[in-house]
Amino acid sequence: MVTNLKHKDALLILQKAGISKTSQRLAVLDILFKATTPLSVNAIRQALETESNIDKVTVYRILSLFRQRGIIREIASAGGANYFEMATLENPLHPHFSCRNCGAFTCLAPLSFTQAPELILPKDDYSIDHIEINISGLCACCRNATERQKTMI
Amino acid sequence: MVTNLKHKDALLILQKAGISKTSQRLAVLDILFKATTPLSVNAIRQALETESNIDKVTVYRILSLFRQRGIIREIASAGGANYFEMATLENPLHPHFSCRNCGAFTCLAPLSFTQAPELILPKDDYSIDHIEINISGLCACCRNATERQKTMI
DNA sequence: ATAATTGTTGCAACTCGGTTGCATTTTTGG
DNA sequence: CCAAAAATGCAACCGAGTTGCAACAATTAT
Repeated sequence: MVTNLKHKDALLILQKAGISKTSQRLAVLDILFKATTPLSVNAIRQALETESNIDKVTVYRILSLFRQRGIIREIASAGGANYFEMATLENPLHPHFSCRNCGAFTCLAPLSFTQAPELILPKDDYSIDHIEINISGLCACCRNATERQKTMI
Repeated sequence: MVTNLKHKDALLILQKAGISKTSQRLAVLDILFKATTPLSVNAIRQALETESNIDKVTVYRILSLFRQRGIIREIASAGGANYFEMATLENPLHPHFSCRNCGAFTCLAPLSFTQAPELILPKDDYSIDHIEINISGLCACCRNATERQKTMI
C-alpha cells in the first residue's frame, strides 16, 4: 500500500462503513495503510506503541469490525496468528507468500480475470465470499541463509 | 479418501518414511484414511476416543512428524485450529472450502496441470514448497438454514 | 452548546490451540 | 533377550483470541 493516508480519507472510510470515528480506529487504519505487507495483530500493536497505546482487546475488536464491514481482509496462517491488510480497490485480492523459516508474509501479484474463474470450479452447493491463496516456501533471505549454512559444513 | 486402509498398508507408509511403527501412529493413520474431509486435531482425538485413547501431546507430535515426512498435508484456518488430510497420490493437492457459519472444511476438485502454473507467478525470489487455496463462504446446509430464518421473519 | 443516550474502550480473567520438560514405557537392532 | 534409542503420557506452560463489566468517549436530540 504505502499510501499516505490523509486523516480525511480515513474519516471517510469509517463514515462510509457507518461506524463511529474514534482515535483508535483511525490509528489502526493509518498503520494498515502504511503497511507494505499483511500485518499480524502483534505487528499492529507494536506499530501503535510508538504513537498511541491501545489495549489489545480493542485492537482485536477493531480488526473484527473492519473485516465484517469489508474494510480489511484477513489471511489465515498455520502459525496461529492471523494477518490483516487493506481491502481497497487499489489493493485487490491477491495470493500471499509466507516463508516457512521466518514466517514473514508478502503479497504476490493479483490474479487476473482470466485466471481466477478457472480456479473456482462451479459447485452450486456453496456460495463463495472469499478466496485465499497462500503459497509457502522459503523467501530469498532465508534461502540464502540456509544455503550459506550448508556450504559452511 | 474413504479407503479401507489395511494394517499392512499403514505399516508400509511408516516404513517408507523411516519412522518406527507404534499403535498410536497406526491409529491416527487409520482415522485420516477413513476421513472424507480434512480433520481438526479435536476431530481426530474424538475419533480416537472410541478406539484407543491417545494423549493430545502425542497426537500433535504424530501429526507434526507426518507433515514433516510428507505423509499428510496441513490446512491453515482462520479459526486458529488447523486441519489435516492424507497426502497420497490418490488424494492430490486440491483447494478447500470452509463454511464461515459452521466452520466445516470440505475438499474441492484438484487443480489440473493447465490451471496450477497460471497461478504461480514466476518470482525467483521464492522457492515454493506448498500451495494452499482456501475458498470460504456458506455451505449448502448453512445457506438453507439462514434463508429459512430470513423467510421466517 | 449541553444533556441523555448509545456505542466504544480498557482491564482482568478466561478459553482454546498448541508446546516444552521430564519421567516412564515401547520399539528397535544387535 | 537385552541394551540403546525413540515414543508416549503427564503436568505445567505459552500465546492468540474472547468475554463480562465498569468507565469513558462519541453521537443525537433537545
